Amino acid sequence: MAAAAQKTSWADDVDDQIAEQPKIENYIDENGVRITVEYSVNDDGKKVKITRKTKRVLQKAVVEHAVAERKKWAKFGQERGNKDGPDPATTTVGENVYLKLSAGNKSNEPEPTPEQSIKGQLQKAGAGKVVCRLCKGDHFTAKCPYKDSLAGLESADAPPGEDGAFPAEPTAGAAPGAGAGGSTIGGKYVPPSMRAGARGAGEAMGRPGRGDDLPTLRVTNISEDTQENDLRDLFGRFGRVARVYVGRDRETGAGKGFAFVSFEERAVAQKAMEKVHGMGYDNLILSVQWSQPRPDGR
DNA sequence: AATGAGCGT
Repeated sequence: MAAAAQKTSWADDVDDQIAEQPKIENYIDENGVRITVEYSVNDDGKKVKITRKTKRVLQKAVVEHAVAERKKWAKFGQERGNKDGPDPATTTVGENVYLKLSAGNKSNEPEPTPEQSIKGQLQKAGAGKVVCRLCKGDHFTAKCPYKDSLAGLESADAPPGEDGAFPAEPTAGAAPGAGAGGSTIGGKYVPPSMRAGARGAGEAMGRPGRGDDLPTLRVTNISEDTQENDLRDLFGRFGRVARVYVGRDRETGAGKGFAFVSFEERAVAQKAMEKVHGMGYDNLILSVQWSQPRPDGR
């Protein structure tokens, strides 16, 4: 109305813009509701977020109409003269893609409805119905044809009642041989280390330096530029060195004057300790002790 | 004098 007339100078407008600088987001959400979010600074100098929601039932139709109009535009540039609308040779018409997220590879199947769930419980608990704990077939667990390949998993990987349905009706005589079972069980991939016959539940090979407590020496008073390989050379004379760690400053990479050397055999470590302790090295005198195991590993 | 990293269960 008269607001514009009160401005005496174009500079007022500029000042206002600089002072306020409202930032406005404006979009239509999945329900067709227009959301207007305005961020601005009020008179007290506080930041304010104003969200307005406007139901626009016709919005969808309006947008589609606008799109329909655009499809009739005459083409220009390299496309000049071609017929209206998208040319499948050059244009991919997209559609909404709905991505269903879930944690891990389990529970990708829909959760059972409460009724189904209760029914399942009743089936398990009720009326002398026999349900194999391993494969959910209708036989006792002890009779399960998959007993050999699934038994180890029962506690580790299959909390009761949580895994999915087992593929229908195991064919008689088709039970996988122990250790040679398929790589999937109940539709889920089972890594070789977890299959029956794998040594030790969840025990992975090749994690030198911990868990299997390698005999480890702490070497102190090494010069700050001593490298892993230097110590490997030095200690390798006594036997096989499993691992060398040189303590370093995380930022600079400079050595902090100590290192850990792990051996395969305790006797070798013992011998090395006796020989190297007190040895002159890089104009310093090395000190070697048994290391204390780290408080917590993993 | 001095006791470790990161990945990921």
